[in-house]
Amino acid sequence: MASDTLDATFAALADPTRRAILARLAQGEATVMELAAPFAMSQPGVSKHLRVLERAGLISRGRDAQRRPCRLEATRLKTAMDWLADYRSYWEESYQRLDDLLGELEAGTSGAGEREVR
Amino acid sequence: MASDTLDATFAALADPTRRAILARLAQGEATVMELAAPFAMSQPGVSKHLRVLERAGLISRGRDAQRRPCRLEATRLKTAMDWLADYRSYWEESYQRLDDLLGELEAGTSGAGEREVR
DNA sequence: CAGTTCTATAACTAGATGGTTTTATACGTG
DNA sequence: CACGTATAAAACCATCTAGTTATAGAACTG
Repeated sequence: MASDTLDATFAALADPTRRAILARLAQGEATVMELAAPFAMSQPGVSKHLRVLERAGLISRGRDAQRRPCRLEATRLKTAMDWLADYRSYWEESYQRLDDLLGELEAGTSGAGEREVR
Repeated sequence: MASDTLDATFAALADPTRRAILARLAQGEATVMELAAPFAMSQPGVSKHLRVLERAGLISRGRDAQRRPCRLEATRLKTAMDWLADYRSYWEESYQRLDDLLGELEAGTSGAGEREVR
């Protein structure tokens, strides 16, 4: 609900590397090295992405000796999805709206000033 | 599905002004001036936000004399939601995982390695 | 045609972002 | 204790972002 939370969440999701990291974590915990492996990127580069994800609350980190295993935290994803869900009717209605429009055109109702489709 | 599409969509959503603009457009078409009114921001500032939204495919614009009415385009919102929906099980499972953890603690299974409570 | 309204463009600024390399820290192992 | 491994932090750089003001263009209005 907090605007800052949505800001940070959507911003974190707006990067393909970070989305790939989340996809990897969906399969289970992973260390920084494991997460970095698939990417042509330095380890500090990956660490910076992880910091972004952590500050957005999308991952959390444990401690296992020198390792800092990362784990997916899905509740912020739910928050983002809840925001998007408010718009669901707008894409679900699109077929209906198209039908309405086509109906009007056939009936010759078009041209009456400007007709808001939605 | 295209990574660039998700990049642009999530990046566009990562700003409270732009989310507010989308919320306003959910009530119907609006001109730039109408969209700018609620914000303590210059008109060019709002125009720049609209350009971001348009390039992300989240709005489209018509033409009505000098006005360029904006309209919500919801399909990219659906694309974003579809991406998030892949993670739905991870937040729906969280109660189950908590149950599992409490069960283990009761059974005295804690302390085997480290079980992160989070 | 002159003026007004609506919107976009240009040029600029401050700060954030995404990446790098280098260095430091923390922990386990010999 | 010395060394290797895993990660973070620092410093730096190029680019992007979000905002500004000032200006220009496009269309209506008188």
